[in-house]
Amino acid sequence: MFLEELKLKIKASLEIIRPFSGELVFSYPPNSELGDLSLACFELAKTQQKNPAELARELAEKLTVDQGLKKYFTDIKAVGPYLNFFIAVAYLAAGTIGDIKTAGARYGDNKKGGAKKVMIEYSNGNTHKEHHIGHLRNISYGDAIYRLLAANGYRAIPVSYINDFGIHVAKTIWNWQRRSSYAERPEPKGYLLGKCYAEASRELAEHPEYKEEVGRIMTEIESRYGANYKLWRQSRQWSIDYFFSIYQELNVSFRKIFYESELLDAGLKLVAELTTQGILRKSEGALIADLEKYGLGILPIIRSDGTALYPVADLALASEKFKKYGLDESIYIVDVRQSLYFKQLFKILDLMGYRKSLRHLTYDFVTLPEGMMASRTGNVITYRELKAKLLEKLMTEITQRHPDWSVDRVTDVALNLAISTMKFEMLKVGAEKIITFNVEEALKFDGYTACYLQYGYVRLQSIVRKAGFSLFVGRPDLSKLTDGKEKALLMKIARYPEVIAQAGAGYNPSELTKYLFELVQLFSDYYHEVNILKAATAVRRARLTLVKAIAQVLKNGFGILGIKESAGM
RNA sequence: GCGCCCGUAGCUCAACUGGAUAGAGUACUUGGCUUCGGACCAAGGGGUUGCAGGUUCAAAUCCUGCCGGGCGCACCA
Repeated sequence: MFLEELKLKIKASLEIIRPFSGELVFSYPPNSELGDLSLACFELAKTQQKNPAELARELAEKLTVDQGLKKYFTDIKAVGPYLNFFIAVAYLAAGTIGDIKTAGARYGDNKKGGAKKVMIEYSNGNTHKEHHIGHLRNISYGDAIYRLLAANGYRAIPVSYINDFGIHVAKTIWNWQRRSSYAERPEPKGYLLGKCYAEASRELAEHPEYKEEVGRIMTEIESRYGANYKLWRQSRQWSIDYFFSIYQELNVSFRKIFYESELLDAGLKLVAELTTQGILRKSEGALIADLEKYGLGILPIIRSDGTALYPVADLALASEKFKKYGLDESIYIVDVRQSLYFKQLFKILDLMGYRKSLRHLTYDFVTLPEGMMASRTGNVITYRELKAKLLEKLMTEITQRHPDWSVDRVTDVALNLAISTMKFEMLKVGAEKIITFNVEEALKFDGYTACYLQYGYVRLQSIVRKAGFSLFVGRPDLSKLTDGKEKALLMKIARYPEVIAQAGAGYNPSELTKYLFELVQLFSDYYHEVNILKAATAVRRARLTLVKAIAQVLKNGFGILGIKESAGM
């Protein structure tokens, strides 16, 4: 890509002037008056035993007269210990816009991943439970990581693991049968199961005397025979159908979905082997993995009553993943609160001989201003409720702006904006930050929001639409881009590939959301100051080319965040 | 008790992983529709980066010790 090549050219020239070893670390000056590209001379000065500022001055002098660099830079000067480069606008424009034109939707992609096969497991839901905004964070983050790794040249495989077989299932079925009202309500059954489960947990906490009944239901389901087993199969499917409707709405898809119920038998076999190998042992009636000597405490595997705990299926899942898919790496995207569990799980897998690369990517939870979400207290916001609130607000807003639009059109745009907003809110802060989700704030669409970005995109498109096709015939004269804001925009889109690489290396989509926001900010400023369509023909053509390039970068960035560009708003 | 995370403007967050004057959004004050879409733009005030030491040319960032908050540590997932 353009900037990469430019850096290589500087490096080549420097090597001739003053041979050095090691990497050159480039950065970008805090403001454009200092330069466009910068090389801090601290490291270089150390190896040469020189004063950094002095070295910078000396190098600036020599590089300025370097014939190889002359056409790329209008100026090279030392500012204190920094060696600053001013890139020639015409060259910057031709290089960057050329890159974007040839790469198109793939602009920004790189091959850093070396085609390594990485499986990314996320959205590990429980059937029969509510789908709340915590799950939304997991899905948004997982999907963005998947797309980010794919853009960085990994063969990324998104998968999900659904827990359809725990005690929560029995609780739900118990309550479903005693409250016939659930079966009669109009909402999706999968959604109602969640409500039914929440109610069941509350009630069982207050009335422990029902626990035996629930236990009986669990045993019956496990025996895979009888009315409760039948209801399990049926309700499990309701939940799964509901999950899929959410996945479809959020435009995420999985190559494979694993189910706990299908992994249990294989897991039990593995556990038996591990016990003979001495990796697991009995203690206080339960079967445990004693990991004290690794500083990882104890992980119970099988309850004293003989029933399986969570790790049983997880062990089977891990081994199946590696056996069937020949992975180079396996990534789990799960709430940070399970980090100890994953350390324990990975240690057992290590003892089993799976010396493959296992990685637990964490993110912190989503809470509410009123405090921690808990089904028990009813203090939760489900995905469905949040979506409804956003939709309602957006529908009134859009209808007001476009009284002439059909209801269908309004609904389409509103739904896409609602989904963009939900994802963007989940991705714009670092994964290690707790999100205190304020619904009122989320309903505002000003500032650092998905709507702001979408609005910028819509305006870009609007300009292109009004320009018509004729303006794009022939080669634009990019030397007409002389405005300082145009140069700033060109620099910004030139840096997009670096952002993708950096966000990918750090598993950090928020670097991308921030970048896209800044790009739209720059454009909005430019848009207000400079007229594009009314400019003289040659200038207009150059500016339109820039506009199209910006739109392409925005669209590519949206794609990685799992956001679909708005068709209007 | 042990381990992990967080603490930066009133609030929500950044700071390219040790570099230039710590930046955005929001809220507040003010200005801008004869303008390619005002969900917009411009300007202003707002900081002892929780506290105290240390490491070095350079610390919000690294080390040590405190303070405050959160989470996790045997039959939940």
